[in-house]
Amino acid sequence: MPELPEVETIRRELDKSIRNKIIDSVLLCRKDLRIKFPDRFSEKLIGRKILSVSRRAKYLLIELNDKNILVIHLGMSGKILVKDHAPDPLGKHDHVVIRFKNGSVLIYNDTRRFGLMTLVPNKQLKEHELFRDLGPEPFSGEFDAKYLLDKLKNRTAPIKNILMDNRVVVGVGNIYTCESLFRSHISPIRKGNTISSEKANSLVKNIRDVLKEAIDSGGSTLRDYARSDGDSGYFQHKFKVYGREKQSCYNCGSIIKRIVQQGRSTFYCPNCQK
DNA sequence: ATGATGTCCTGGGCGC
DNA sequence: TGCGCCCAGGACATCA
Repeated sequence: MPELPEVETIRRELDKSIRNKIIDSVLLCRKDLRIKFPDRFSEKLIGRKILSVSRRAKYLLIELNDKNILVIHLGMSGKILVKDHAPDPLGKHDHVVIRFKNGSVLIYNDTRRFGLMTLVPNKQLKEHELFRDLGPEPFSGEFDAKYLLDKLKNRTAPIKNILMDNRVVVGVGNIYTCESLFRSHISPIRKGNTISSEKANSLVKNIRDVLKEAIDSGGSTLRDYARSDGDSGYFQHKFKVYGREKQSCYNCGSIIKRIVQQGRSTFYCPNCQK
């Protein structure tokens, strides 16, 4: 999936392109994604106006003028495109087409269908099952070295797995966890409870820095991700370790290693990261 | 409770 | 050209 920078890039674009638009029709090409669409989903959207587009973790929150939020998660392969006209024919994995009064359309495309789209009343968002267990946003004041150390102190799991746990901090996926650990010179296999307060401090800074730099680059474009205007992000060119197995470390020249943790690839420099 | 593993799904790329 | 693997920006459920 898009990680936080990719979702944030899409959010910014959508906030410009669909804010104040009124939904004219909704086409659902199937009955579910990762979860079912709400009952009478189309009827609940038609006639509503988009007030804003915000973000929590990797969820896009599209605020409607009826005190409901259209929640969208892109999973691993979800894409949102906004166009002047609906394509004809639709793409194979175009699952939802939302048409606005001016004729423009928002197309939700998701090859693997790990994404979701649902409606949640504004006031119930925090307690909703998708949101209630989420940890702090990485850019929030709550996410600091003291907080992180507290979360790590009794944990023997590898630091990489802990950072990818949304209950600890949200939005930091496979790529940016690897990149942050490299910047902080921390081995991804280090146990959480062995991280010093200096290292925790460094991690918080580097997680924020790498996410911010990626947002400034319009995210990273790999296989599936595309921006809502169809352009690519370009942060992928700035990866220091992700996807660089068997290549040499930009710091020390050692060979970048790929290992598997929780079924996900981890890339790191065994010499720089201890 | 924590940590490790398996699952949802489709498609691209590789070796044979 | 085809087959069988392995791989993929996530999030859960389930097991010991």
